[in-house]
Amino acid sequence: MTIRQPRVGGRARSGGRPTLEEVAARAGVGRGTVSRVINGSPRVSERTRAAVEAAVAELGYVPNTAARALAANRTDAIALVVPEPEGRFFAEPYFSDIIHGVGVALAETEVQLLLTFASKDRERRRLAQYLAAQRVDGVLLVSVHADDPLPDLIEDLHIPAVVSGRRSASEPLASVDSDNFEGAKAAIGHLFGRGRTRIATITGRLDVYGAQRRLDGYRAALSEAGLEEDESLVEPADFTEEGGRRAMSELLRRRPDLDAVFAASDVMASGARQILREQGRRIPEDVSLVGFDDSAIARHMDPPLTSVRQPIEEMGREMTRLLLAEIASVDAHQPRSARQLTREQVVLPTELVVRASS
Amino acid sequence: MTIRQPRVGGRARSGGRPTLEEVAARAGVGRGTVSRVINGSPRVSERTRAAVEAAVAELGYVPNTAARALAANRTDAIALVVPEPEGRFFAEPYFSDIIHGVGVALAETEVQLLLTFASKDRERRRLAQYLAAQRVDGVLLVSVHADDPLPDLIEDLHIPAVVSGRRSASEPLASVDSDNFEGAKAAIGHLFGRGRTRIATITGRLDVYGAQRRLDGYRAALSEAGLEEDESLVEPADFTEEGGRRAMSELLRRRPDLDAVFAASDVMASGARQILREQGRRIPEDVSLVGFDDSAIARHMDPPLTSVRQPIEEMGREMTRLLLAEIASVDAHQPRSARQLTREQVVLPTELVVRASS
DNA sequence: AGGTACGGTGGGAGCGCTCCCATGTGTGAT
DNA sequence: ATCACACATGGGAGCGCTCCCACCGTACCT
Repeated sequence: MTIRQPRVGGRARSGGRPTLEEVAARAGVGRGTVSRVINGSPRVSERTRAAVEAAVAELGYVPNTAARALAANRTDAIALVVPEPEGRFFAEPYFSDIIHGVGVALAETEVQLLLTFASKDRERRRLAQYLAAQRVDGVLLVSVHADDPLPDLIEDLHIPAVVSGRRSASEPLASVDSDNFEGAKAAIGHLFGRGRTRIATITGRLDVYGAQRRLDGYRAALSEAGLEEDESLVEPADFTEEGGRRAMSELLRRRPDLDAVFAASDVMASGARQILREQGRRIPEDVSLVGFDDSAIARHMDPPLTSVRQPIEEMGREMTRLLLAEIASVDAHQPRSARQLTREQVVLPTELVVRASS
Repeated sequence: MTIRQPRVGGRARSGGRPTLEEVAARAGVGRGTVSRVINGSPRVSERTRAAVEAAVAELGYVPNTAARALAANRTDAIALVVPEPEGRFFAEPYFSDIIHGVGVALAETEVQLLLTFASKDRERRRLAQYLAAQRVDGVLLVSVHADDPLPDLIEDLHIPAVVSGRRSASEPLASVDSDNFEGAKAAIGHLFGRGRTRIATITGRLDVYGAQRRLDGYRAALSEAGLEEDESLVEPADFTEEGGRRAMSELLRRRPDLDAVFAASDVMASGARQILREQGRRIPEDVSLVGFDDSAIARHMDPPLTSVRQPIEEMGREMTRLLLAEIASVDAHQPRSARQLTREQVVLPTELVVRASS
């Protein structure tokens, strides 16, 4: 019979970082007590707490996340799922602003942010597996299309999740969206105020709910003003600059008498501006132009573009808050299938930023 | 004496996800064998491998990351440290392009990306603690200032790390940078080609190494062309639009005869353009303007801005590759202090994108 | 036939934490 | 003084994996 030696030398303590056990020894208490102090449990005497905190400080102790995750069945991390290169997410200014907002909301917590990329359906299914494999406590989804399988997979897995931009009026997941409807109405109202009456619109991809809502807002504003609907003033596009150019050409061909254009994104407005200029229409003298997003492009366009600002950063913050609340409301030890999630819906107001183009 | 019951019901298996043990039972093999298959060890027979893979597929098994991290002392995750809101990192187009590049490089691997935010020195020190606490296998640092304490902390901790943009000619950490020197030279050479001889420059913050190198390139180009150096044509700024305006005003006051301006960033070029226009100088007829970065601003400026393109996305990819190589070269079980890291330096070429402003 | 070598395999130990039960220890009620 | 009960505390068990050692069988040598 051989006496097994403990692993010495072979499997070295990595970097020599202190463990809970060592902190406990140093403070002259048990492991459980240190754990309680670290996790802010009230069931510790003041004396003991102070001793432990001193030991933690002296040793520079930082809990090992992996061990904690394994034992407690939570990761203190959330994932932001980024739909890869296609899609407008990497476009201005959505991406950095959302992340910025998420970062701000997370700053007050110990929660980490994981960025995951997935474009094709296959990848997104694989991703769902990972999400289910206890990698993260919850998921932030941005820029989801109506036919994306991921949200439904997540719904089925009972993973806490929040989407930005609802996919439809009846979004099953928790969501945060800006008020696209009222934003569009405000833009059209502003154009009325400038005396415009033949107002055209270039829409985004109408399978995106937000784009649909902007069109709804446009129509509602016209109808409230008592103007008859005129489909020759509506031209669908796809959120791209090229699409904006194409749509603008088409509108001018059909309705050379138009006196204003509401584009459902700044990028499309930029495309529209190029065509208007080529055809000798002055902005804003001949044609008023209004965009949507209030991106950097709007500020640097010539003339600077009036645009509907979405509170993107605030959306990021709010999404994170909703998600953290959902996570807190579930017990990590109960089976996923038994979880009851809140799935709250939040809509944030937009703001019209008036510049020289209108 | 009481017989302790195993935790049944109380601490439920979360979501009922299968474990290694269950896969092993299903495949009729031992735990170790399944582990070998999962990790692609060659020391498994073909028959056994097939049986295990079948069991994995049937059960939909996904390894638990936390358990793996704990046992293997690696996380299969890297961190991108984002210097918060101040700084030009969140500005166009650096942020999204770098992340995009990182994402591309990571797509072929199982490595996850963690985003960490830290602006103030205090936060950055705290961050170093976390990084050391086995949260990640390596660190990507972007937009570091010369006086940032974080890189040195990381250096001391022997954590694999790569910085974008060297801090000095003798960068101790591995780094990826674009060729700021040659980029600037190319811009000036282009202006010579347009017949310009009184070429001014607006510099970035000169405590940023890249800004210094752009200035060096400007000077080298003039000197090679046999022009005498003229400090009245050099005006320092700070990478902001406001700084660009201020510097441009100052340059025009000092040298009303200038016929070209090389701004060390597009944002500053945008500021300069405003002043040039206010003072009635036509671009490019009276004054040629060249920027740096080739951001979205450059494309949408009026006139579109000639600019030096940095291969930002490629930098992100290259940084990630370097980092993964560094991580692979160290044994996770050896003490940090014993690690020998490569610390390679990579410089990527820039490209001049000529548009109507020059 | 016996020895040696080696590919293939099973499973113990342990990673560092949380959870919870059992055991003190002090307080006030009886 | 005795009992009850709260609060504080210690430490066993276990989370799911990797690492490694011991062991098995077969092939190949002498």
